[in-house]
Amino acid sequence: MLQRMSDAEMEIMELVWNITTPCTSADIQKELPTNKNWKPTTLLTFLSRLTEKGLLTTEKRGKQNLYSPLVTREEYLAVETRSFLTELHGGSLRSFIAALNSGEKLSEDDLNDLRQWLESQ
Amino acid sequence: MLQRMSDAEMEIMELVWNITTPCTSADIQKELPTNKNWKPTTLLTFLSRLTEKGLLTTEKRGKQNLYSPLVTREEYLAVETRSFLTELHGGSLRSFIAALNSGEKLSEDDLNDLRQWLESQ
DNA sequence: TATAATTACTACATGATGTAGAATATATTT
DNA sequence: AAATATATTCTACATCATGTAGTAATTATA
Repeated sequence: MLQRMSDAEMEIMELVWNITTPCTSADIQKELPTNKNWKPTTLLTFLSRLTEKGLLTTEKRGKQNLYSPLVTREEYLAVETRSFLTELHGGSLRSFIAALNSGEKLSEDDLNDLRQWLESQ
Repeated sequence: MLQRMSDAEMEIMELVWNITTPCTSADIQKELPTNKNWKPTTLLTFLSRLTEKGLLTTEKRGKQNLYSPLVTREEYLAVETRSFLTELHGGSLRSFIAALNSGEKLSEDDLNDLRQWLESQ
């Protein structure tokens, strides 16, 4: 059952999901936003942990590692979202929506989105 | 801005939200499910941390503390829910629903719930 | 073969969490 | 009032996740 990732790990995964894979550590490094001053070894640590967690696979090409995602972004979001709903809202979509709508009400746009989506079901 | 609680803290708060407050540590202890073998001081630790985090207030009655919630369950759920939506779905309700609906589709009951709720808006 | 590049291994400080004993304060009983 | 019981506060600590990166080992290249 899909292990959860930390914030830093998630940032990496978002990059991996967005680029052509398999990709190297260097490929990812290139994509890092400039404000992320991660040393190469730091990035490698994250990549190792993502691999341990079963979110990436690696194959060796010479001295390099080639990384590919084992889980799609959609799958990950689905699992996290369901587990959030279960844990905080006892699995109730109603409860979730009610929480969203309390205090700051949902925008008309959100409501329309929802209506539209519902019709398409 | 509302501090997040740990699992154990949340269990305590759920009890507090459900009983008449202000209440004492003993009142809460009584409500603990039998599988929770928390020592009295353990419970007190959680209560202190909840107080530090701004989720409970205490007033003294003799040697006892009386605890009352400073935040309602609804408020807490609302904040956590919004922050989840923001962090994992970039604030998009659509994205959230799509994630829920991927893989295991939403049940007809959920859909009806949603339709009904939408109409009431 | 020496050098450069890349990764694997090891390390470590920080903070959250669950857990609870010891010390202290307060009330109650004798 | 002194002794005892009770509740709280303080202190402690092991464990784990996380961000961070140096050092050692491996492999390719000049």
